[in-house]
Amino acid sequence: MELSWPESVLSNRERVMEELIQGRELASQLCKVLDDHKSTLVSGCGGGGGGDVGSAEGLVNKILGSFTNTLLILNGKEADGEIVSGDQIQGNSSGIGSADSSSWDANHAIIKSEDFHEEISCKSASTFKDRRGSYKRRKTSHSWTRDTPALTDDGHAWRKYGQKVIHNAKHPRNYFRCTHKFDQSCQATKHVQQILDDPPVFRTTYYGNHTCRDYLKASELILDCTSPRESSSFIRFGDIKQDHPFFSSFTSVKKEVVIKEEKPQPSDDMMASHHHNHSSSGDYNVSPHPTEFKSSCPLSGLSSTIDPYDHEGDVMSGLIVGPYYFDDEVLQYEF
DNA sequence: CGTATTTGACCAAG
DNA sequence: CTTGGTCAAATACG
Repeated sequence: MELSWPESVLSNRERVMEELIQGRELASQLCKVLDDHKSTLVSGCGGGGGGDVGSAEGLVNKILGSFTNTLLILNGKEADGEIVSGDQIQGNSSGIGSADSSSWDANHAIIKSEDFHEEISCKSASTFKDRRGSYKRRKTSHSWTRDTPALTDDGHAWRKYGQKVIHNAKHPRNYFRCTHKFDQSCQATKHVQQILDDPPVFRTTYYGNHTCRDYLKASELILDCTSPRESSSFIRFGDIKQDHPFFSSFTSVKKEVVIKEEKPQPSDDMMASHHHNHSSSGDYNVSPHPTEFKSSCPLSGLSSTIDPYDHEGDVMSGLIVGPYYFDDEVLQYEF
């Protein structure tokens, strides 16, 4: 039984990362504990010794930051291509080196649909009906990943379109595309895969920017991300308690949070989520010009931005670039 | 009944 | 050949 990752795949670096992630997780929990203590003290004693706890909390926060930073540095190094073997984002190994190929998926999509039509007219004659997968494999387009200890909602409506068992990976990778792909020609996609089990870590890799306008005004979120961590009313996962000061704002949005509670299926696939998205009753109609979409969407809190090369001068570029860390997650971009 | 998910097939890249 | 990414028929869900 594979209790942990196959050693063959685990380099020292990866082990270090595992440790760091765990350390960070523990620190996070400690922070929680402190928080609880603090509140009980305050409510119980009234005005006892809050200062001590406060500094302890600060310490924990620093520790947390340290872990996160180290993780980031590790990732950064890899991303810089120092150790990465020019591979793309192959699930397991935290290697995330991607050489930018300044042609992004929009082209891809166009070509694809053209091919599609052509093939349909050409091949359908020879083949019957089952002709799937006519497109090119995604190269290394602009992408960024985010590691979270649990599945979180990013405020977008995603539709799962595939699931694959990845070689040397313990958990399958799930493929999502924006619900409004046809609706609004939104090309955003993401892959989600659990990369660690012990301290659960889910790696979400985002591709493309959302051009749809479904989620609420996320721009507000960005400006609002300075909000204190008070609003810890996010989702509680069995063991991992977390509060996302950032995402908590999303909670109000009724964006069906897709949470993987305990996968109902015997097989170990994560997020055998139950569907419940009643997207905006829009039906799919391939827009005539999937090419030209005016980026009217101000961009979400996390997606878009960082795309210096992006053909469609993206909206609000330069708002936030670079790695971001929240309490429990690591955010990293790749080009 | 319309929607989203599941799942095997298909296809391209390595 | 292997492997990852996508499609789409079948299925599940509300």
